[in-house]
Amino acid sequence: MVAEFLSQNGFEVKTESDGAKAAERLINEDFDVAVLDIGLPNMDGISVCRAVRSHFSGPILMLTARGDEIDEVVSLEVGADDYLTKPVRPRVLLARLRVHLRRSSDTPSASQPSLIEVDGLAIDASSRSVFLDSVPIELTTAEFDLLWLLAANAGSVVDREVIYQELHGVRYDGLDRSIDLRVSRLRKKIGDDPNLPQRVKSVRGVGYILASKS
Amino acid sequence: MVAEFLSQNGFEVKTESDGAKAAERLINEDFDVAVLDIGLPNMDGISVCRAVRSHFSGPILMLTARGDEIDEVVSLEVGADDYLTKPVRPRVLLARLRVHLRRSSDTPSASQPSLIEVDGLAIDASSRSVFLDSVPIELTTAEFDLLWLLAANAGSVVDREVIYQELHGVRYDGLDRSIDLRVSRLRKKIGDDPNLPQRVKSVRGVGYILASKS
DNA sequence: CCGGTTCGTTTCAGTTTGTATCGGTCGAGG
DNA sequence: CCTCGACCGATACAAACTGAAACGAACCGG
Repeated sequence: MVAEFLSQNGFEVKTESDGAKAAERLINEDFDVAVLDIGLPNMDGISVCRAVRSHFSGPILMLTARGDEIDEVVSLEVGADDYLTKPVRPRVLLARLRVHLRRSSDTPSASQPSLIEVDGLAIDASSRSVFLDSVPIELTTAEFDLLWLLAANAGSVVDREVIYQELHGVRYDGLDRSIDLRVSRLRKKIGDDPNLPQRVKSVRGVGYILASKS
Repeated sequence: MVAEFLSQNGFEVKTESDGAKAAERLINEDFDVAVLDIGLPNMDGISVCRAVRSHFSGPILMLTARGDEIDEVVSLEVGADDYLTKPVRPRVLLARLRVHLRRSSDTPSASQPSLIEVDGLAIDASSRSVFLDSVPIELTTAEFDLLWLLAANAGSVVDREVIYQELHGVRYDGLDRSIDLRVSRLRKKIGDDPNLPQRVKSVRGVGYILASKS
């Protein structure tokens, strides 16, 4: 759940349920930040933290179900940078992650890029602007959000349920047509003929895909 | 009580019960770390934090009685480094202080800059002045505060609720229009066409974003 | 106190977005 | 090759949201 939320907010997330493996990957791969659950199997979060602290320079956040003061003090003493008790409130986690990333370096490099380019269609999240062959296209909020979602998954089909969940934040009830409508309006603005769409293609019974020639 | 405990643990502590005076002393005297209570008289902790953040580079910890999620998110967004809810457990406070002091001594540079530049728009917090392509722009207090908040989060959407909480100090009631009005006035002054805004863009149903090229 | 500036509230108009609905298209099974 | 039902596109309309003018309260320097 945490992973999914962070993904939706522009982080590139990798998960690992085994503590020892997590430690190994933290040391060998190149992460910007670590979020550790204290109650991991095989090797608990505190041990992982102690093991990697001298090899991993980014911020380490600890999560726990127990609101245990001892855990918190111990976590911080073995080198963690922050400590949150479950249930984790997503916005709080996000705010704290940003604080630590800002502090630890001014270049949060490896997160999701804010610019995606697909076959002459450039989409910039940080300015919420879109260019089609260098010509600016004015999209509304809803249209942009849809396009960004499709672009982030360009070349692979995005399930209708996923689109609905991402754009509305709730589960798809099975008979809503608002997605189709957004697609319709988006196509019109990016000059895609609905009868023979070259960019936003429908996949009958599944969802939509932003075509990328590759 | 907090002061006494920290004194016993090797810190040299100075206290101030008046918020405005605290801000003044933080800027003029030379502290290593600040612990702010959100419920201070005269000037609340969040205001103090915002006021001093560009002049004080050490860690800032916020304390509050209410376990309010909004307070926490806002605290972190105005530049605080940590947030603890009362009753404060002394050992936890101590552990967190040490973490932050260790971090801040590692990176003597890190802190929010007093000057933010976004695509030809330069905003200087210390003199509260704004330049658009080197041409000075006269903004009122309210307009400047809004712009600074957006600029500090340039490239990412700032939630309406966060803006309201930050600018008014109270929770958003859901139907206030003063934010829209400020945005409207700000746009006019920085020469942003409201029908086709290139800098301050609305994100319908969410809030506003200051576009940053990337 | 006075005039001017700033800022929030009210209000209305314009835009955006979802819902309802109708017509067209696709494709499996005969 | 035909039929039927499921699915998709798009128009029309209504609800929700935003922009900003008008007004007045609060503030500020003198």
